Amino acid sequence: MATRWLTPQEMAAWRSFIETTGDLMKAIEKDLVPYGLDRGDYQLLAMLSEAPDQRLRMCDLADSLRLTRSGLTRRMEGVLKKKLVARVQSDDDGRVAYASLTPKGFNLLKTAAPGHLESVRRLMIDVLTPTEIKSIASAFGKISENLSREQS
Amino acid sequence: MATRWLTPQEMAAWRSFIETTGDLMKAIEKDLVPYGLDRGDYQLLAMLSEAPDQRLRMCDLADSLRLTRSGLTRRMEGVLKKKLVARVQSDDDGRVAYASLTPKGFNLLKTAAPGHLESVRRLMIDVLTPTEIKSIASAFGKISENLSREQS
DNA sequence: TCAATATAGTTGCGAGAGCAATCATTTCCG
DNA sequence: CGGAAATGATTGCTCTCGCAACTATATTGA
Repeated sequence: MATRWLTPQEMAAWRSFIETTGDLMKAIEKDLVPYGLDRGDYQLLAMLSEAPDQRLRMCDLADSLRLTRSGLTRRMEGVLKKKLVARVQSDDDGRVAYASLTPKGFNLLKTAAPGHLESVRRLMIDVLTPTEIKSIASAFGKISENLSREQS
Repeated sequence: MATRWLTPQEMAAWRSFIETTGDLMKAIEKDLVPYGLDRGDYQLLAMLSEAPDQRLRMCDLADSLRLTRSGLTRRMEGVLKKKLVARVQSDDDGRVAYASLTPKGFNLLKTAAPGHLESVRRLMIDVLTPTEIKSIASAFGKISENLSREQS
């Protein structure tokens, strides 16, 4: 099969995307340091805060954070020690443990969220035109859909 | 200062971007496994292949790969062992070591590149409209510029 | 000139996370 | 019912990479 090379425009999109994404993430993460959180912790707390009863089964939480179950077990150690999340054994199913957002965790998230969103604005949203913002939303939505189709 | 929350469109862009980027990278990386490379190795080889004389000083290579000097030292262990890259001491400056692409490394890169670009097409480029591609190029270009301005 | 500083690279250590193996529990079906 | 398979979570091991400390060389300026 002949290789279909990328056009200059396509290459420019790909390059600017991979070269920038890591830097952007690092910069956003740096702004979370004052709150004693890293991006993983923030996303974990955010995910729990949006869940019914602010808690999720470990394996569901792992899936939504794109972690393996073992990866989540390790990350939980940190937030458990900081008492931001509690571990609750299920009554119904002896295998299941819930990760449950504590009031302390919820408060910290509420404290950190404005600064975090401010970072997202400053470093990404505010430098883009509405068209670019719309395109990014639709583009990554399509990429994501396509990826799910691939896996299945 | 009042928090400037994100509009639904802005939030959609941000969310789809962070939720998808990791998955996309993992999928692209998976396609490199048959060649015995991971994304870090591939980018290292690609960077060297584009450099004058296909070699770079360690610290320049580290910068362009967004690694610390120590991180690069470690990553070099792998490609050195595989003889894809050679380590060359500088004559002019006793502190400097060059990472130099070997013929074997260059051949492997030439072998892997079509498949890699095919992945990029299949997983990203081909699912997007030309407008989206253009927007991504300009958007991440601006984000990158803005980041450089921040650091300085 | 030559001591202070800067630059290049490596090393010890620790954090984050994946894989494979393991254990406990639950579900499925013969 | 009861054994096999599936599911949920943890642990041991390993890999990658950053930080801080260190070594070696080069540059600078008093």
